[in-house]
Amino acid sequence: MTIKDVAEYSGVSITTISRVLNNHPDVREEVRAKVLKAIEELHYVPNSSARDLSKTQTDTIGVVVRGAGNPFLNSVLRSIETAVRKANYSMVMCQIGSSEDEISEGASLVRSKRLKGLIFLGGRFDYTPEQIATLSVPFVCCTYTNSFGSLNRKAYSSVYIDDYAEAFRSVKTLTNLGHKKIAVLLGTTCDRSISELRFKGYCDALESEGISLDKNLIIEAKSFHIDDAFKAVENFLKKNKDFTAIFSIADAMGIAAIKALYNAGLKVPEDCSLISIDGIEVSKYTIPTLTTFVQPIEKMGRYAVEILLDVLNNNRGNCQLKVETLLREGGTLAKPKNLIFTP
Amino acid sequence: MTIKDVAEYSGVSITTISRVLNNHPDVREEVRAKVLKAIEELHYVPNSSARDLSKTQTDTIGVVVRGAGNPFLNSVLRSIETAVRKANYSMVMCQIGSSEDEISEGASLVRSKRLKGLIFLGGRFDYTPEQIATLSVPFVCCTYTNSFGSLNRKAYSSVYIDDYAEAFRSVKTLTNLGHKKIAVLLGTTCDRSISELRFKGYCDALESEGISLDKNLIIEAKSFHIDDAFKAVENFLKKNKDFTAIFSIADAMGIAAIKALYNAGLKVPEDCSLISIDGIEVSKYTIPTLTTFVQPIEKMGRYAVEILLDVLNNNRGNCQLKVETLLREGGTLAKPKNLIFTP
DNA sequence: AGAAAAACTGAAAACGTTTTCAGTTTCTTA
DNA sequence: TAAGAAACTGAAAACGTTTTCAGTTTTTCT
Repeated sequence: MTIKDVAEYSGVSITTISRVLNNHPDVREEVRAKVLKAIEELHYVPNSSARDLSKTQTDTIGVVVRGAGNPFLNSVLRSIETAVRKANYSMVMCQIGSSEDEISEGASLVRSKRLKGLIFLGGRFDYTPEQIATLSVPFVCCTYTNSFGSLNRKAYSSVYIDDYAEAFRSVKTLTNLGHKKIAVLLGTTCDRSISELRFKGYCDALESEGISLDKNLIIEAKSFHIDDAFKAVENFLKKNKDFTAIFSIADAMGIAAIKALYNAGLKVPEDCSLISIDGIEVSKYTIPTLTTFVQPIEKMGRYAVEILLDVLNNNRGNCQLKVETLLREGGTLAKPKNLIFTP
Repeated sequence: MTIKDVAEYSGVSITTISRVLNNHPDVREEVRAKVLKAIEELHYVPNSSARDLSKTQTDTIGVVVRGAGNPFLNSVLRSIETAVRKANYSMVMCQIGSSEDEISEGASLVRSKRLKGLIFLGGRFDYTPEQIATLSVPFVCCTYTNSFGSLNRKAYSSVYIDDYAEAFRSVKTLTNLGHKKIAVLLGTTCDRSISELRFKGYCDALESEGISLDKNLIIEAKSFHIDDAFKAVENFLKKNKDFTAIFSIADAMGIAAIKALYNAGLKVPEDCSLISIDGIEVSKYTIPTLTTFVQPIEKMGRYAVEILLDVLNNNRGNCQLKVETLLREGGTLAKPKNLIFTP
């Protein structure tokens, strides 16, 4: 069942069928109706491979996601998929690990699948203009961060939160309660993670309170994965008890921290306060409920798609959209009390 | 950059390039090496639209997933994507809600995207042979269950656990500890969920112990979503205190249950034991750690893809693969003690 | 009524592969 | 060493669309 069959059936040329299919204006109403009827009667569905080949582009956008295991990213990914399908596009996704980089994976995806656009999700976007230029299609970063000294944000489209400011704010929430000895739980920075900016926010917040950075209070997990975070906190607790709060840069890590603290006999929030950033669903159900700055997950995915389609269809220039988090108060914050354990 | 450029560059015909690309045997080693080198040097990537058009089929498989929000399904989905990409196929995903059915969504996906095969993930597969026949491509159910009285499992390929037996076993674990008053936490059955078979396993396990079914101990959540599960347990606890254990049919719901019990002042496992099925990552970090029958998540996704590709490429017939869960002992099991609260 | 403009239509050439089939080499074997 | 077989190669036809360009109608205007 091809366009040719429809053409014969309805007595016009395949060109006309194609025009009807693509809503070209140059078709008489009468003919259009006849063709539509034929399409209906024959249950004709266009062959998208042929269409794509002919157009030298597909109606597909790619999503390159770093660290897809993270529940936060997973939720964003789902909202992206929903938005993409609603716009009659389709989505291919490509999970990458720490050894790959988003530009080259994205570029090869674009080439092989003839994608129309790309969304980068998760990780850190710190490529040079030259690297970016190897991407031949528009793209949007729906991602945690870019890093200091790298490409200016204006050079590409993005949906993002101000990692630095959000981290600063988180730590301030702790210092406002009187905390001075605040540990930070990071995914290691060497895997292109978001840690750098949030860490800087942490440092500066401390500094603004006249607290000097204590290297012993940096908990660096091997990755963002909950298991690694748990191990990191567990090891940290073996050596260090001189702190009253932890700032976790992601909910999944915060959940691991609660457990590790519990296992070590430390009560949250009495012995240790905890705050983090993300707002994944399950963090509403920890004991106590995780206090966290919630990112507008659904919105972020949807906006990323909207921006991309806008650039694609209306030839818009780059667009940067900063979104804000919202504090979800749980039960992991308290004023510091005298430390039970002293070094 | 097309196959033609590669042909010119390496001084052979496009036919030969195509043969190298497709691993045809009829190419001299020497020539093959030369072509490969040219491909490498030119950074040539085949145009998949053209390839698909020529082959009259795409190298794409579709995944129709019901209830993608569930962390368990999400993990399976990721392992499917990984396996699909490793096999040089690509994947399009289609999330469906309670109002859509998998067959018709799948069928329209196949038609419009020229898919080669389909995987159904999550939900319950209970279609008639007539409905199945509307699907023109092979498919695999990587899904919780099919239901009683519906199509026989032999009629299609699947990767599955024996929901009935696993539920039976879970409840037996509780009765072996001495529990008699065991509640069950279900997602409502009216949304094509997995509840039916697991519920039957629960009922029969009780019966085998001479315990009669107490309708008051059925906690039916509006959906599998953690929020709905939480509300359901919360409501349940307001009315009912006469039980010593809960069997939750999914980890996400179990996590909600822990929190609801905690909020109600009930200790797990002292006041209420809890067991569930799934083995999602975060359930290792609840307090106490959730005791659960872990499904081989990565394996299930990978096998689903392998089976599908096997059917596709080797014209194999249907294949049913039953996998087993493995108990992960956490801290949510204890012998029943005298009830603190009596009705 | 005739000419110019507008509206519509179709033939044919792309798009970049795979595959068929007919050839050309190179190897075996008697 | 000739002949037949095996191994390799390439020209050309498909795959099903979109798009360009050259018509052909129909409308509009004087």
